[in-house]
Amino acid sequence: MKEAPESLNFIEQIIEEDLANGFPQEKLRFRFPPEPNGYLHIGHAASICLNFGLGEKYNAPVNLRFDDTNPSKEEHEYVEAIKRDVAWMGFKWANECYASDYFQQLYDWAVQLIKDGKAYVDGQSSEAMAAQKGTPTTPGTNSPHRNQSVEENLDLFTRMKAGEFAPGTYVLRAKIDMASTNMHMRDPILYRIIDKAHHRSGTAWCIYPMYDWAHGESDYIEQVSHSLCTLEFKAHRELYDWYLDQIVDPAKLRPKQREFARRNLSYTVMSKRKLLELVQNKHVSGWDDPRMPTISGLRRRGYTPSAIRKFSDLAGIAKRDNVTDVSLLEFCIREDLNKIATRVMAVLDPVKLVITNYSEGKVEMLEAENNPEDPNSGTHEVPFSRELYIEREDFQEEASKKFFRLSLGSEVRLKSAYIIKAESVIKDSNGNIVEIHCTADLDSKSGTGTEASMRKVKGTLHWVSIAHAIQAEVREYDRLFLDESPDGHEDKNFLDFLNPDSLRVIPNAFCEPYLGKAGLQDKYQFQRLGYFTLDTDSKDGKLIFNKTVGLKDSWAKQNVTPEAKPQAPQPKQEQGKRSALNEIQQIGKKITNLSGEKLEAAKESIAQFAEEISYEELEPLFGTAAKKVGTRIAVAISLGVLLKNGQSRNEAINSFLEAAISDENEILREEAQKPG
RNA sequence: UGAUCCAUGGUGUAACUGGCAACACGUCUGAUUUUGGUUCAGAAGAGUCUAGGUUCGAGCCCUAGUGGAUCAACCA
Repeated sequence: MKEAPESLNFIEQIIEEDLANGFPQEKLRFRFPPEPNGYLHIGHAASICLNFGLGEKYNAPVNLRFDDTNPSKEEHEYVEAIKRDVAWMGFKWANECYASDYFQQLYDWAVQLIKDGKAYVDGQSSEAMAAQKGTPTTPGTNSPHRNQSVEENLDLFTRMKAGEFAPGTYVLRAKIDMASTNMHMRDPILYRIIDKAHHRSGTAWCIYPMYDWAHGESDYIEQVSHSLCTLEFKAHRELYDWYLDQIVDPAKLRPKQREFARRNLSYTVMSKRKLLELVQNKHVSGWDDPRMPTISGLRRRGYTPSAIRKFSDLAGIAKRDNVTDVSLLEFCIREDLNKIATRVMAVLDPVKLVITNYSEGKVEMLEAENNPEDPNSGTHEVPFSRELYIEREDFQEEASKKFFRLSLGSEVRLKSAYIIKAESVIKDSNGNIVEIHCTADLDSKSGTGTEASMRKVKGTLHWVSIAHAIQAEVREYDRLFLDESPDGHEDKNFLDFLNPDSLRVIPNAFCEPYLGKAGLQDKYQFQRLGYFTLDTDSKDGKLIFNKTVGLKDSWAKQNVTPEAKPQAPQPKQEQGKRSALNEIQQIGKKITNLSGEKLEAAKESIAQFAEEISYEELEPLFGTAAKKVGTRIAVAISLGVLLKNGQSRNEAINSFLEAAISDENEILREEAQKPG
């Protein structure tokens, strides 16, 4: 058996390498370090799955650490939301940690830095410091306070902590290198004064550590072995390491930071700042609006943890910029829901259907499969009667043979019920159909095993009995933005791309009565429509369903109007020609791998295809890179054919052949000499 | 104008120390189907950004370009 080693992402490769170099596996430790200033989104899911996935894979602890070093932006509400989301995704953290728990240790280390002459208090304005910082292309200049005495720095820093100074008046800076090409090394700030109560430490502190100072040291305190973050922190790594250098005990584990590319999803935005803007400006109903790419939004919409984990798994981890197509996410949720969702019937846009040969007042309870994918899922009852609703778009008075649904004179099956035939329609004064009259084949009842019940008909429709239907509100969602990459345009604001039709509310959908017992956790498939789940806005007596995702719909696809179709059909002749050239290139690709009869056969077929192409098509290929010998051979053969057929020599031809004749490839030389 | 990172089908990722570019989504056929879903069978689509070089052999190594991203918050 051929062993197919599962391929590792580059982070896993780094860990495997460390392990191979003697790093003890039991010391592996990871962390997921969100700042509690917003809700988690599908991009965070990548990081969560990476870190916790690594924890599961190597049986290593993973901490949930809140990077709460800035009380002016952080709130307890976010802490709770984040914990809920991570837990919902099915991960268990080893410890719940807070950077704020390390404030004293961080302060003590900072004092040590001052004593070591590695940090100083700067009392300049932020503008002055920014000016001294230089730019990425020009070095900065030293602060006038850079060489203050240790005593003075200590005194100032103590008084900063004591609350003697106003916010913005003093900062503690590391003394590194104002001329570094890395901006983060130009005497970065360790502490600033913030006059705000912290969600955990309250008013115990008025100086707060900056991210860089807190993060690496927190990793060190927790003995995190691999500190994984997104690529925008790459430039911070040098500082991360510098800070560690100042305080690390060689006997203890020294964390290392590695960076991966953040995951982007098409037709949405993935920055907390922008998501917050959507929430604050009421473009959505909140962080958990089902259109949001947040974990809580996806949950409310009906996504499952396993679908999100599958998505993270399929999307992978790498270092290049990416925009993953939402269709991958949709694939993941459909795949999961197909296995678990209970099949029911609901009509969103109803038209009345009367079965004229079915007794008035008669009601039958029919049996409907809960889930054909799961033989153990059982059945439930659906009431059937003379008057039903079907979907308006499932009926056309006259239809083409491609339309598998109901039309006058044609037969369809009503799912789990009878085969019916449309006989006539009743219209209102505007010509709108208000009723469809049909007859049922009363021997064709589903599941009876009669010959009539086994008949094959073109289509199957979903329906509900009018007398028994329960009403529900249904919310259908479309992409929040109309552009694939709404924040990818320098000249335009992402809000310009908001989709005005991202929410469609159907106030009165008709559902089969079974849905009356729906609970918030239940997943349903409204047959032929899509997957639905109860929204948290639902109350007793008021059902509200969210459409999680539609079923794949190949009918809708082939039904799009010709002008809406992406590619205009090419004229036939053109296509023929193009494919001839294409064939030549295809054969050429592999020609250097061939020999003997196969080689001769390949040359022959190139020559044949060459009969169909024009010189104008071929000429661009003269510029083919020298190393692509196969293509050049194919071009030489084709050119030979064209010349034989009367193409006259020109400079381009001559220089191409000249180069070919002096090439080191024998086949190419041979073919290039033939026309001569 | 500097530093750093990245570049493989439409999209996202693979290709272990160089050996005929793979997987998934998407797209398109066909079969099955009481969901135009699912399932099954199959197809198209990439010379791995460009040009050189090393090598018997390069997506992978080297050089030079090109393109994109990131970096100058008392944010993280």
